[in-house]
Amino acid sequence: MMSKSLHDCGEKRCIDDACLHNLKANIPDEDTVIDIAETFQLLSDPTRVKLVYVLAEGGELCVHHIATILSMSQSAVSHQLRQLRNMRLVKTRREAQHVYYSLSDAHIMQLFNQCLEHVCE
Amino acid sequence: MMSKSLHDCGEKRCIDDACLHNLKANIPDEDTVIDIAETFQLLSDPTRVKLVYVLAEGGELCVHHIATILSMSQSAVSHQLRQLRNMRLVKTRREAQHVYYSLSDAHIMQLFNQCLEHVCE
DNA sequence: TGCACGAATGAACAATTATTCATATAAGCA
DNA sequence: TGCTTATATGAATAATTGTTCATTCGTGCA
Repeated sequence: MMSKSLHDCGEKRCIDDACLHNLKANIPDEDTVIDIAETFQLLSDPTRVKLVYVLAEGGELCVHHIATILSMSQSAVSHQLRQLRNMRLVKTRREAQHVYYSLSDAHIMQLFNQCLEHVCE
Repeated sequence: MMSKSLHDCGEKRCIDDACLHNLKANIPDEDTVIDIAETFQLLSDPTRVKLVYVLAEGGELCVHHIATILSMSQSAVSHQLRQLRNMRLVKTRREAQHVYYSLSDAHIMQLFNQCLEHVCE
């Protein structure tokens, strides 16, 4: 007797066990999934969306300027910038007392712009 | 006397008040920023990343199959699917007792694939 | 050295979130 | 009608997150 499907819904459209197994096996490994989630997580907060936007527009900016532009406390901005820094989304350059932040590459802006298109349609 | 810069760091590189004001003025309006953040938020969780991936690979799947593939409870899957549904990222089709979920458009996969490229490099 | 300024950080708190459990709805079938 | 299966949902809970406050670190300057 053939093994019973875990969930036999009795329709041709329904996929079989082999197919289920395949789908499960092809999911990217947990580390990759988490990397993807963490990357999207970076842009999942309005403050960080603005941060990225402002850095894209303004080029290199120091923390105090960013805080002024966004009308936020230096501390709040600094905490958020750290997240972007930890994920290598921004890079920093110290010059005297100032620390200048800028986007580390264009990738993030591709994602950002594509999303902007999506929400604007 | 000229108005003093909010934060005069005494370097040529430093932007002036007009520039600060411009950057602030050009930030997309709050609704757009929130839309962007919410869109990224949808893919900011490992479970939803897998959900989207599986729907992209498997086409149309019913809740029970998805739960089986992801080794998750039906309830947990259903709760997460609701979020994707609320944001119109997936669409549903009922057929008898089953509800089939599928991605509503290709946009989300463009975002997804671009991010996958990014984390895989 | 001592002071001032810009930036980073730890602790605390409120708000949000993902999951579980229990239950409700919806459809097919006896 | 009652029973079973598939799905949805509300309440509860644990975990995570964003901001504030207080403090510390790093640098330049008198």
